[in-house]
Amino acid sequence: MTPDERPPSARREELLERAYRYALEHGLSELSLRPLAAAVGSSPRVLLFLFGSKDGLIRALLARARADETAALDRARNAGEAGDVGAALRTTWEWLAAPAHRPMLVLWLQAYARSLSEPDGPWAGFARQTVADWLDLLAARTGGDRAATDAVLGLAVLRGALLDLLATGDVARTTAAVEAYLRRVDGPS
Amino acid sequence: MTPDERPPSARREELLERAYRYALEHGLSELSLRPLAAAVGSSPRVLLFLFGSKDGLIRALLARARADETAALDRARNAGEAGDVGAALRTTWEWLAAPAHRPMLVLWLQAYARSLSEPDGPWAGFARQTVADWLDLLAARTGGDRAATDAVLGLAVLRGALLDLLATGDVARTTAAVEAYLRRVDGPS
DNA sequence: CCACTACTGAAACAGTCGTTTCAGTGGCAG
DNA sequence: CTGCCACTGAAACGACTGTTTCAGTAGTGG
Repeated sequence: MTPDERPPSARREELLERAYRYALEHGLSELSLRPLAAAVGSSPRVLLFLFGSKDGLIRALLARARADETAALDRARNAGEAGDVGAALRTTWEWLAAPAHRPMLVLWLQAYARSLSEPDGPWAGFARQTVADWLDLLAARTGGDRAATDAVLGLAVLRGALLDLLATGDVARTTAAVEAYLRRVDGPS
Repeated sequence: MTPDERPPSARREELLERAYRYALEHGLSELSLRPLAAAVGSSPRVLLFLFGSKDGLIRALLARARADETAALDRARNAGEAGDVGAALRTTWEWLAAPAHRPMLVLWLQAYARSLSEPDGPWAGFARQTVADWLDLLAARTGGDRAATDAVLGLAVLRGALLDLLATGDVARTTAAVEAYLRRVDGPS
C-alpha cells in the first residue's frame, strides 16, 4: 500500500503555505524534511502523514508555485484589448521585473531546469507545461501563422530578459531591452 | 589544512573528462561520488585525492562546461563581419539548436539556476559570469547605447528561445521565432 | 461513555552522503 | 637498493536521508 496523500484540510493547507514560503528562501533542490519541519513548526512525521511522501510534498509545492504563475497569466490575459499582444507582454514584464517576485521566479527556474534533466519524479513535465500555458495565452490573442510566431518570439524575449534580470538584477538594462522589442513589434507609430 | 586540489595531470584530466560525460547524462544536482566513481572506473578516494573535495570536483566540471561555452562564443565572434550582430546571433542559434548540444545546454541551465539560489558554494557567480561573457562579445561589435540595448535584446531572444527549445524540442517553431527577430533587426531590405 | 477521525511526538530503521584513516601499489630518479 | 612521488583499495566515521513503528492526544458526533 503506497501511502496516499490526504485530501486538503485546514492543517494541510496551512503547512503547505508555510513550506512554500520556506522553499522560496531556501530553494527546492536541497529541501529536506527535518529542517523544513523545524522551520514551519511541525515534524517530519506530520509532513509525511499529510503529503504521503516527500515527492507528494514537492508536487504540492510545485502546484502551489503554479498558482502564482496562473495569477500572472490572468493579469496578462486581462491587459489591454483582445488581440493586443504588446499590452500582454508589457503587463507581464512589469510583473516579472517586480523585486517582490524574484524569489518565486528563481524557484520557477529551478523547477524548470530540474524537470528537463529528470523526466521522472515529481518535476516531470513542469517546463513543457509552463511553456504551453503561456503560448496558449499569447496565441489565443492572434489568428494567423505569423502571429503565432510573434507569440513564440515575444515569450522568448520575456524569458530571456528574465534570465538576465535574475542573474544581474539590472532592472533598467533588461527593461530597456524589452521595451526596445515592444517598440518594434507595435510599430514605430 | 584544507585538502587542496592537485594540479592538472594526465590521470586528473582523463577522469575529469569521463566525469563530465557522466554529468551530461545524469545532471549535476544529484551527483554523488560513489555512483560517479563506479561509472568512470575509479573510486571516491581517488576523486577526492585529485580534486580535493566534492566542491572542487564540481568547480572543475563547471569550468569544463564553460570551455564548451567558450568554444561557441569564439564561433560567434568569428561569424560574419565585425559589427554584424545579426550574423553572430544566427551562428550562435545554429549551435544552440544542434541536438548534439542539448545535454550540455541542460547542464548549463541547471548550473545557471542553481547559482541563483545558492550564492555560496561552487556554483557561485556562474549565471552572472555567463551573461557578462556574452554581452561583452555582442556589445564589442557595436558602439552606441542603442546598439548595446540591441545586444541585450538579442541575447534575451536566444536564451528565451533556448528555454523553449529545451522544454519542447520543437526546433522548427523556435528557429522560426529567432529568424523572425533577425529579419526585423537586420531590416526588411 | 464510546468510537472515530485527525493529527502528533519520539524513536528507530536501513541506507547514502562526503570525508578520513591506514596501508599499500608501481614507477622513476639518485 | 633507496627514497620519493602519484595514485589506489578497503574500511570506517559521523552526519544526514526518507520512511516506518508504536504509541499516543484532542475533538467531535452518536
